[in-house]
Amino acid sequence: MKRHQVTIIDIARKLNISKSTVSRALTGHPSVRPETRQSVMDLAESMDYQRNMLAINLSSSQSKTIGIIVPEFVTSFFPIVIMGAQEIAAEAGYSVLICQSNETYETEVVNARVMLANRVDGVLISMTRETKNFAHFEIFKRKGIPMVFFNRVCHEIEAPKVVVDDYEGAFKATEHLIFSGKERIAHLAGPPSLYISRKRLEGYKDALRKHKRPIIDELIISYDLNLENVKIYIKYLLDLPQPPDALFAVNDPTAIEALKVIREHGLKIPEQIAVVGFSNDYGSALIEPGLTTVAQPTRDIGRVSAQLLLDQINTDSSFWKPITRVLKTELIIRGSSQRG
Amino acid sequence: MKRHQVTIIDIARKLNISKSTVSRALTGHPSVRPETRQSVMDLAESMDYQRNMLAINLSSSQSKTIGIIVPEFVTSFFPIVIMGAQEIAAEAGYSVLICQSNETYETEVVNARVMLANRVDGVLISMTRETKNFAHFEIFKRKGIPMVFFNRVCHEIEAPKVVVDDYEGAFKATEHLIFSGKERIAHLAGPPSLYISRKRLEGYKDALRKHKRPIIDELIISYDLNLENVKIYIKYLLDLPQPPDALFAVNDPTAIEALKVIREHGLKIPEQIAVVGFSNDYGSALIEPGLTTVAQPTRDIGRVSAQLLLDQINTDSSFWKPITRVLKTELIIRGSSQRG
DNA sequence: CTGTTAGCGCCTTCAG
DNA sequence: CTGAAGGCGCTAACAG
Repeated sequence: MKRHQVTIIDIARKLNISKSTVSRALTGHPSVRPETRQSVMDLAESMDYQRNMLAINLSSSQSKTIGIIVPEFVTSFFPIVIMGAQEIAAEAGYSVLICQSNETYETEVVNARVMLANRVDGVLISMTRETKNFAHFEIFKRKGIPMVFFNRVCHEIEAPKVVVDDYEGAFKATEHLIFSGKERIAHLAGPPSLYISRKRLEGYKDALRKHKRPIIDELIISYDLNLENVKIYIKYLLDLPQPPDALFAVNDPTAIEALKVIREHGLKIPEQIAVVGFSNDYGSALIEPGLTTVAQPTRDIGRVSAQLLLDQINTDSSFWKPITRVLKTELIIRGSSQRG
Repeated sequence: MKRHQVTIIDIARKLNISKSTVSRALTGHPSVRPETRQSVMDLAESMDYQRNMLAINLSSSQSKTIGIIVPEFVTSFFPIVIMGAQEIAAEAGYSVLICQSNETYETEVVNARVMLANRVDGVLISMTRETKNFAHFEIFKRKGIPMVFFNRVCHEIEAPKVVVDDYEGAFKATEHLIFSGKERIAHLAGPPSLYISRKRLEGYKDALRKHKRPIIDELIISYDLNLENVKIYIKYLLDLPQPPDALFAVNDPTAIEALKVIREHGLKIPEQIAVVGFSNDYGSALIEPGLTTVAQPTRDIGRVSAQLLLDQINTDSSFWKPITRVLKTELIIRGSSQRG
């Protein structure tokens, strides 16, 4: 059983003053006699008084909390983004409420209700792969709750977005392979439904075009990101009459799977086939050979998103602008594409 | 400016009934006429009504939130623990409030106040390295707020604790090397100041003793976990008149560094020298050969801790027991110690 | 079954 | 400078 927590009324009674005065003293209101304030402060201290945020939240009808909806916690990407956001939020005195949608639309809808129920002051969202209907997000808009999309953004809703420059990252990765003398560069792409897949594919193609290389359709495979199938695709590519001499994979897990399959095939990396991934996951530096990859500023995604959200929270909604912040990527070259 | 959120009063007025009835209908109270309930539900739905947790929390004087205080977010360890805890909390309808102490005692004290102010229903704690004074934790006890320590536990406070069995993990790892026929097993240990280093060293020694192997001092090196120096220690070991034929490293990063150095030396792994690490970091499966290691159930640490906390929250404090849950480690055998 | 009333703990006018 | 009173939105005890 929880024992009675000390309230401003308790300390008001002991001091024979009104709770309003105590409240004012505690919140630093100017019109309180210094001695009064001091005695209040002292007593509060000695009684272990803690202001009750629940009550403050209710009466101010703001929760000082921002919500975050992410699709999964399987990879370390989202935890790191969240930690970045949490840092910024904490600095501003905000808490963070985390929900994971499990890549399921239905769960995402439930998550949105949780956010609403908790009266979050704003919400950070990275959508599931399957979200096609956005009514649950429109509600935030209708209620005047600011939101910021990151990573898996929603183009159908007008709101600030934080993404990395997938196009440029893919472009740089592909160009790097071209500069390394590779002629037949394959691309194991993600599903076209995902914006980032499309952008990375585009960057890949444009790099080829820029350097007057042909775009060979049989070397471009789009898949559902189910890692189990990577093996099949790679085998298919390696068994082509003219197999590729380089592979640009849509992300690091894919590239790492590919690396393993290629190794089993006994091909020399990078001489016979070079491999480049995307996102610089934790493992890419450890695998042998190290995986060349496009690094995303993961923690910064969280920090920038949170900052954008706080900006909106502290601004009248008529001034909100749906700016899109595009964070730069960095190509990290390792042994999978270049002999060290 | 936030627009007015719809409340039970709004829907009560529209239906010409009292807010109590609306409340009862919404919370599924049995004594409400089905038609009444239905009309309330329908109207609530069509008005996008969302119950206001802030108000519910205040009136029930519980926040349905558990707090977590962790020292840092630099490694992926704590984020993963947190995600594990978050999963369990979410299932039980609890939110999670996260604070990081930055390995600083002062910050930890502030974190504790934040938890109090937010009226968390319970708190999960992993202490900073420098925490020697525990008054800020005693407050929780005094206020009847349950706590559970994990990983960096506080032996001075009576509360449930969740740790992994470092001793047993090290014992199993060493025994595995002995069973593999290794005779001179080196141990690259962590600093004696760390509890886990001592426990792992102890496990290593006891395994040797159990199997009547000598404990050879020159094969035991304790270091500060600064990876840059691993190379030096490994070289030293390999250059001994009687070099080791196996190495048990205090953690995976150390083992992986060692693996690299050994490879450069041209020694065959595991024939000439086997290597075992500790913690099953993400990279240990990726490196070639795969690293044999002692897996810690990181996510489970979070899950078990959260469950223990929820158990306390839902139990009268007179029944609380300061049990210590020691999670089992699991030896994962890969190519670095055994030919596949 | 339903309405009335009284809090939960704090902040915020409105009067002194 | 300080006190009294009302309200934030909901739940719960007490009458009907």
